[in-house]
Amino acid sequence: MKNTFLHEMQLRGYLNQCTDIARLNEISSKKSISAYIGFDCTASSLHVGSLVQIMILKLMQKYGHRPIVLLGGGTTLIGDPSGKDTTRKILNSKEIKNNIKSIKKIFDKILDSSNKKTRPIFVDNSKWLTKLNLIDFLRNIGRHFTINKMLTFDSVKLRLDREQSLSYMEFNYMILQAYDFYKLFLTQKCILQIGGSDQWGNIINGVELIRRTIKKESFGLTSPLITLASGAKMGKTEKGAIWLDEKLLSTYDYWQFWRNTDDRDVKRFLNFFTEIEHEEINRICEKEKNINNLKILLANEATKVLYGGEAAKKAEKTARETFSGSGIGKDLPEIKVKLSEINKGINLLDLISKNKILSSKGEVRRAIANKGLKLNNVLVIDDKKIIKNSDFEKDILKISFGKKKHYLVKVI
RNA sequence: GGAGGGGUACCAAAGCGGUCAAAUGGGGCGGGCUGUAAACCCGUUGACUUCGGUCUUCGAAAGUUCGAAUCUUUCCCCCUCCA
Repeated sequence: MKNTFLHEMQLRGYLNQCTDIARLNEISSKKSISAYIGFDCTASSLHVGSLVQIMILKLMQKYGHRPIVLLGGGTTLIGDPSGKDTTRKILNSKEIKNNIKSIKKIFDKILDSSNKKTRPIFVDNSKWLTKLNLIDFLRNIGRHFTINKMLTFDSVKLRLDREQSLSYMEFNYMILQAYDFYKLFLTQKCILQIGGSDQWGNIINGVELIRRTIKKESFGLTSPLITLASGAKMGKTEKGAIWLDEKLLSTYDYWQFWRNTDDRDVKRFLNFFTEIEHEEINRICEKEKNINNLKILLANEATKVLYGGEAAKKAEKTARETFSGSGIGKDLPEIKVKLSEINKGINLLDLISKNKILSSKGEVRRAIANKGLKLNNVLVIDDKKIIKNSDFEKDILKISFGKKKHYLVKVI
């Protein structure tokens, strides 16, 4: 297996399980294939937890294959029980529609749309799922699923074992996902479904459905669950998700997230989240003894994938200015204040809590008591501090919380 | 259907009439050390505050009491055992 899509998947550590890797490799090395990954639309953006999947789609493009992005407007109406202890909050279709719209932008940024052959196709399963006729569906599709088998799937079994309720609605999720694959197989010649390891059961169902209904061969493939060296799940830090949308997380903070990677994760993450060639990564890691330089490389390359090289450079520059020397990085997140408020003088407590740097005034007071708050690099001692024009140095006022979080006050 | 046990903050778990905004551990946040890492050490961890206090919180509601997380009643939910 040389120089193929699957080969690189393996090298980079994207490969967890596949229904028939040899056969899939044979087919995909001969011709261009289409593969799909479904994404949940429960939020207005995706976070780094989904990034591996997106990187896999990008990798497919590199080898001349076509990615299909399924933004599951239909299945999100139901809610995937996989890996969930309790029923998810159910969104209405308007919320979902908005979510799809903003999530699509992420793919537009990461995937390449310039090549006609590998340009991604976006599909929304609400298009077909909402039109299904129950009786027809049960007769044509439902007959191929046995309850006996369905009960053995982890997503179902875990819930039942723990005696947590699983609604009939959710129970059907796996059938709908199988049906999606079947539908895409028919309409888009999509022969492969990819997903996280928790999707294995759902994916297999689709492969089997296709085999049973139309006697055709299709494939399933999963990527491993990415965990941090600390054992935590990727993307779910306590401070909040690492969103792939600058409205929810600034490009600078995104860059910082990667810059702060655990030593033990750096090499893996270079493989997972950058486009640097695998051999090149080995070479660099061998040569570069200063792990911090590798982290900067990771931050730059990972940011580049999502926001482009310019944004990455800017973030790096800002980080340099902010962390080494007393300079003030210009690309730091901004908080906006009206000129009239500054002229009047605004309470620091209010300024910080209102802009959600910290969530309450009490927290700001605590931060001050703990020596964690600085204005233009000067420790704040007085928790009744009023911000006035005179606090700006050359029109600049930097608020720092801790060593890593910095904000610029922008007067409007 | 019968018998017991339980629901406490982000999570786990103590408290079982006042000294409880609630022990302890984990997590989070800040500080120290360092390398914007890990480990370790220290502090902090409901909201508001004129720093005197004030307000809201121990599954829900009602009650007893000067006073309730703690006692009573009803309701909801969970667990274990027996049918």
